[in-house]
Amino acid sequence: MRSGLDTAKVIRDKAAELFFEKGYDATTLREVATAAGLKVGSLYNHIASKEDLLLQVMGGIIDDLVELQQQALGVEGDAVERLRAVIECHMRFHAERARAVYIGNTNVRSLSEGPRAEIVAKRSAYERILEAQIEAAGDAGLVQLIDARLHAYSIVAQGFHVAGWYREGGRKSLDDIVADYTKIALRELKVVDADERVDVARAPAEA
Amino acid sequence: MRSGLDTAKVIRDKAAELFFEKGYDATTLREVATAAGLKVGSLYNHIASKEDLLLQVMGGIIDDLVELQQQALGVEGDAVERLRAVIECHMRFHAERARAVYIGNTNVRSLSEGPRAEIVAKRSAYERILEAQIEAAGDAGLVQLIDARLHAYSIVAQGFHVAGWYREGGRKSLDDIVADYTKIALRELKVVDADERVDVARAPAEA
DNA sequence: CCGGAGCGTACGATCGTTTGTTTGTAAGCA
DNA sequence: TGCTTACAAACAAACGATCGTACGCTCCGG
Repeated sequence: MRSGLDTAKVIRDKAAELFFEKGYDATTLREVATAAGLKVGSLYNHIASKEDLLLQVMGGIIDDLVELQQQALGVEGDAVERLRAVIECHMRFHAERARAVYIGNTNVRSLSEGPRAEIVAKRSAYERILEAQIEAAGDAGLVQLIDARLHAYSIVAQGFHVAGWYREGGRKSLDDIVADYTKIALRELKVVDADERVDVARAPAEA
Repeated sequence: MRSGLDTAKVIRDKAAELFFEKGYDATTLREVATAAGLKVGSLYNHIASKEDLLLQVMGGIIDDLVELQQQALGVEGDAVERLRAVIECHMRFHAERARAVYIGNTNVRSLSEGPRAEIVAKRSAYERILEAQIEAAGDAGLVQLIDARLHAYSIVAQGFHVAGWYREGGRKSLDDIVADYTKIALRELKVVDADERVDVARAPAEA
């Protein structure tokens, strides 16, 4: 018999796999149980309900994201440096924790009113901060904005998308992907010397 | 009693609404029936199965997209002109037919093996063509690529995303959104005079 | 020997789908 | 025009399957 904590972790992991591959609605608790080496009834020694399991799998991922964004906002430098940090943080998070992010983004609809509203609110607050940083860089005259909200959407979209396809051990390393996407984002904002800013950030000891 | 064709259309429309709002898996045929002013059994006078209804709603949308892409490939001009046309076509399609595209993208997983494989294949062929156009422009030295595939992903991602939020009568007109996103995409490719190229394309009779 | 953990079984609900029947409407014929 | 026939379409009802969940029993480790 496994220890209770181990079993709970196995359940979460297997559930995450299944939720990622088939979606929450299409995943059966019996499938989760089988994958975890259990019978369906035994799951209830570790979870309160199916929705509770989904929440465990999402596991405050949005809170982690918001927290990292706050850290990124604290970097030294001008508005563009700050924006670059926020974007890099955004892309890195969405690649590094792709599976959980993907599950979170695609299955919010399946949550009941309370938790859903909470998550949606946090996510839109996160996006508003990104947009505000973009606008700040625009106001400072350091970037040439087309439309702040659309730029924010564009960057958010790339995060969502990368969470859908990124896997460890793929064609490019995580660092390369993050660096490339950050370049891409800064290019669309027409930052002066956008590419160089990224390269400098990657090799700060070069000089 | 309505005519058969009208009823079939009402069913498709209401199903599209529900699939868009709640997702295919979470939508009940009884809900569809109620929304269409029918009882659940009556649906089967017009559909073969629930999956068949989903396929009707998706309705060859990927074929339409591929066809429009082919048209865009036929424009006069250099590799960048062609690329610009492909991108604009991409964004316009994803905004104009947002609901159907969104349903198609989020519910492929719920299809059975055959139709799913077909749609996935078409979609990835579509993406490969976009990527090829990007690479062609790069080879011609007209754009400065970071990574052709990532650029393609980036543009695809923006299409998916816009399909999730665009509604008629929003803050910006469809034409503005398309134009802005096209500018954004060309900027990330570092096209020479990217913004001007878009503006010229919007007002070709200016000269 | 006590309690946590797994198992077997079953529950009520709800799903997609099928069936037998009724009903509205349009065409064919007197 | 009136009556009949035919058929598409809507209905009520029920089907088997499957879902999430609950419960009581068994077993093993500390």
